[in-house]
Amino acid sequence: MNKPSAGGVRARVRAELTEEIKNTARSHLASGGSAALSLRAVARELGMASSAIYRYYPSREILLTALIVDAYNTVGARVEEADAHCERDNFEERWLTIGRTVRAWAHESPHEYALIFGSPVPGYAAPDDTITPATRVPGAMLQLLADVEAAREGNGSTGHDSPTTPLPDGLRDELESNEYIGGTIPPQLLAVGLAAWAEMFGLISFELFGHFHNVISDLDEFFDHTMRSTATRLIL
Amino acid sequence: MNKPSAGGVRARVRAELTEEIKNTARSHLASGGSAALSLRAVARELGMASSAIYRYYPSREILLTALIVDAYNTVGARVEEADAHCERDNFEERWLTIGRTVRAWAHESPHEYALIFGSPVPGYAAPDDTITPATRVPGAMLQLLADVEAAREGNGSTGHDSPTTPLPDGLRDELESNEYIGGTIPPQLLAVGLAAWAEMFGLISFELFGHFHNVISDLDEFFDHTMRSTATRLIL
DNA sequence: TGTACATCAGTGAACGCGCGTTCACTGATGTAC
DNA sequence: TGTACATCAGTGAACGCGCGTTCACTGATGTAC
Repeated sequence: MNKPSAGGVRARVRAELTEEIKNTARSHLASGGSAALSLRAVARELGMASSAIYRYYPSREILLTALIVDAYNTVGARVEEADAHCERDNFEERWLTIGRTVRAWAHESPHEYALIFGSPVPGYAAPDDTITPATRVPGAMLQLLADVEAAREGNGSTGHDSPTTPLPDGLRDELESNEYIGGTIPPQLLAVGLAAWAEMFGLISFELFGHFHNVISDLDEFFDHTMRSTATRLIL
Repeated sequence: MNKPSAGGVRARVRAELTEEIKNTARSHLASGGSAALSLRAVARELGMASSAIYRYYPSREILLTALIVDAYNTVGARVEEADAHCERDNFEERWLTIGRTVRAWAHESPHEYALIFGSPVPGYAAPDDTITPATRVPGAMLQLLADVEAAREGNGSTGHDSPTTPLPDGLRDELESNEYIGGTIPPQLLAVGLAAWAEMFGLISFELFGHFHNVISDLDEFFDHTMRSTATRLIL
């Protein structure tokens, strides 16, 4: 009756199966981690010959890359969306929201989290396609810092008035001239922001990887509290 | 001539080969990570039958445990020793020394670092033997915090006089009553200390796992600077 | 000091398994005229 | 609208590989008397 939709029916079916393979592979990450992800096991679960997978992903490594890109995009999109629902100039709330969103995603998908924030996959060299997706979460943080700085300038504030450790010259120069992040954010603030970024992922990794066992049990509260403390250093 | 030394010559040879197997296994971590560590490959390199390994380590998992315990002990011993060389009441130096020591070890032995601080080994449940060794680095940090607190009390200082985010009651109670770390360190300080602990490993992991690529190049300076800033929050 | 026996280290073959990837092939779906 | 050809999806066998672990066995090292 209808003409095949744009791209043809075959293309649509193909896209669906491509997705289905990826989803099955993702669910297989849970048992054994990235090193144990097996094309044959995925094919088995989908009831197809293992060789058929190669029509969709020409190698195991390429399937892995798709999973990595997906993971970055999922958490990135969630963070962007959550941030967009915050009042623009409620900086503390925005910071806390970013942190909570990443953490909630990490709890839901611990194996995907480990895939991108845990030990690097042995023998795997991330291709360039992963760079842009990996940029989304830190991008949201940088935007927040830029907004903080803009508000400060509107205030006529000179920046920190509490005692901060002075930046070594080399570090200041580097942060000022960085092509990715330079520009609107003053180096002092950028240095604090980068540390906060690593701190946030340090907290989540410690929690997920078991280093807080027998140390703290109410990790929700601890995470929130720590993020709030950090916010005072970012925003002031 | 001599009587066999205590334990007998056989026991000594056995201990040596046990060590040699472990060392070879450790060097194999570098290619492929923990998931790829293979008893057969280790045996091959040592020129022995793969079944012979079983006289020394009854399973792959037990060999892995030995490597994990070793890694914790190595970094723990280094930190303790480095700290012991610092002036007791130069708190900033001690904090910085602990951080630098962990980081230097991580750079020397990135695969051992990943083994204990990266994604958990799939299917591996850490036995109790790993707990005590895992305690040494955080133990050194806690001792530092206890010393800081003792100095404060000698001073008649009430603690922080800069604005700090107030601790939620639940968190305060938990930190006060913790059996491992409670006691001498006030909860406010403990909360900052735990965050600092996670931050430090967050920084090192980000660096080692590639998340600072294209972001900062002089990581020595950035790490030192961040540790110094953190010190001001711990020590005050 | 010498002999008899027990312990232990190391071997090599085998079991049963899984993997990534290639290749020649069949049959179905699309395309051009 | 129908036919001829090209494209594509999926199959199943095969290549060549590696793995952890067990087991019966040999030969050397230790121990007790």
